[in-house]
Amino acid sequence: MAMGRPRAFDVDEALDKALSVFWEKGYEGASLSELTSAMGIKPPSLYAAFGNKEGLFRRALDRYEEVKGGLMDEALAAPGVRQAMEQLLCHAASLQCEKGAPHGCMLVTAGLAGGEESSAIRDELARRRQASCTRIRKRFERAKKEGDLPGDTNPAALARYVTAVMNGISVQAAGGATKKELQQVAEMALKVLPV
Amino acid sequence: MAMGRPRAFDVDEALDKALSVFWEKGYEGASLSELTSAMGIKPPSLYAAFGNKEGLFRRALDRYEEVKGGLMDEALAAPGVRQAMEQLLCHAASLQCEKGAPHGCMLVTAGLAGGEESSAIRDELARRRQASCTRIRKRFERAKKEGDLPGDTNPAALARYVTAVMNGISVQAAGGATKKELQQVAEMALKVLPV
DNA sequence: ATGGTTTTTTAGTTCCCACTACATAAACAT
DNA sequence: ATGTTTATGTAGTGGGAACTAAAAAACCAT
Repeated sequence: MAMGRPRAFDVDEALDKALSVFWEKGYEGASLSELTSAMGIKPPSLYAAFGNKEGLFRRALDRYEEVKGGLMDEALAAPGVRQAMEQLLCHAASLQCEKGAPHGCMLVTAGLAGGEESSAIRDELARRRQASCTRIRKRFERAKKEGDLPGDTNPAALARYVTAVMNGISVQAAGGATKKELQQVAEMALKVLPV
Repeated sequence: MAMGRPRAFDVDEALDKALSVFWEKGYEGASLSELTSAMGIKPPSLYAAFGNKEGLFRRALDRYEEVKGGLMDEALAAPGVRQAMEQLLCHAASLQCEKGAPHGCMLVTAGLAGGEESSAIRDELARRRQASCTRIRKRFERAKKEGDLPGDTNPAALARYVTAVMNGISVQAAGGATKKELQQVAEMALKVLPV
């Protein structure tokens, strides 16, 4: 059987370009012409490879979380829960207002409100934020079991609090806050930890 | 001189309807046909009264802040800074996931990322979030002066922290968090206060 | 080389967006 | 009543959105 014409672009490179656009403009704000021109391909190639705009976004999101999720695991892997949270929040604060990348976490900025037609995307973003919160909660549960946190600690509530601070840092980063300001926020937030 | 045909709709009522739509769908996600049909008027009436979509949004935003700003003043007016922050955060937590209104603060949800053509709106939203942060800072400065906070307190940093928590609460509310969960977040956040 | 398979290119499609020209209607001043 | 002014309803405008039909191109197997 014949193999057909080979793809002329690299899927992962194209996804990275798409990711940049979606990250900066959000799901609804990114137009197909911006996406295709950033990716260096024409619409039919995009549709053949990714289905539609929504499919492309989900793939770009996967790629985003591959990277960011790795950093999160790294932070959570710190030996003590205090250091883990320090890393988590401080890295978030500095990564989210770096030059060269859009400010704020994409899971927050890419779509909180929007038209009916993109509600599935908003749900997906909320689901992934929730998943990230769950990972933090698991880290707190482990710490509690290991005696790294007092027995009366509520891991779920503490995880939601840390998540809220990170989300808040994203909002402020998107609004133009400086790295120093966000690091102060992270520092204050850590005072809640009973460690 | 003649007075002309009187307006057949109430501007404030129309703004409230527009506000609902913008709050739920964001600036870009709200279409003119949704807006006009919610407001019960036809496009020419809208343009005559408010200029364009951007003008309408700004007026709706003014109305939003009239209400929410009042509640904020009320909270900040509490005698002690601790009570002030308790009210601020707890009210935010419960108001932001009420049935009958969109979840999350509109200043956060209506637009964090988007196309070039709506960048002025995003700047405006960021400016207003910043203004709200400044009011909190002023309250901390007063508390410091009154001896309600220790002398080594950094009012600006503390205000940004509280703002970040509120913004994070908005993100979680938009994502479907429950009132109880958000109130736990508020409660934990308050532990940072040295009072 | 030829046929089969898949991708790319070109050039559109339809639809909905924000916005408006124009004629009509409703008020007041004279 | 008539003219002036402003608001309204009808019916559109041009433009950009997401998406695609069809032909040409690039590969492999025989």
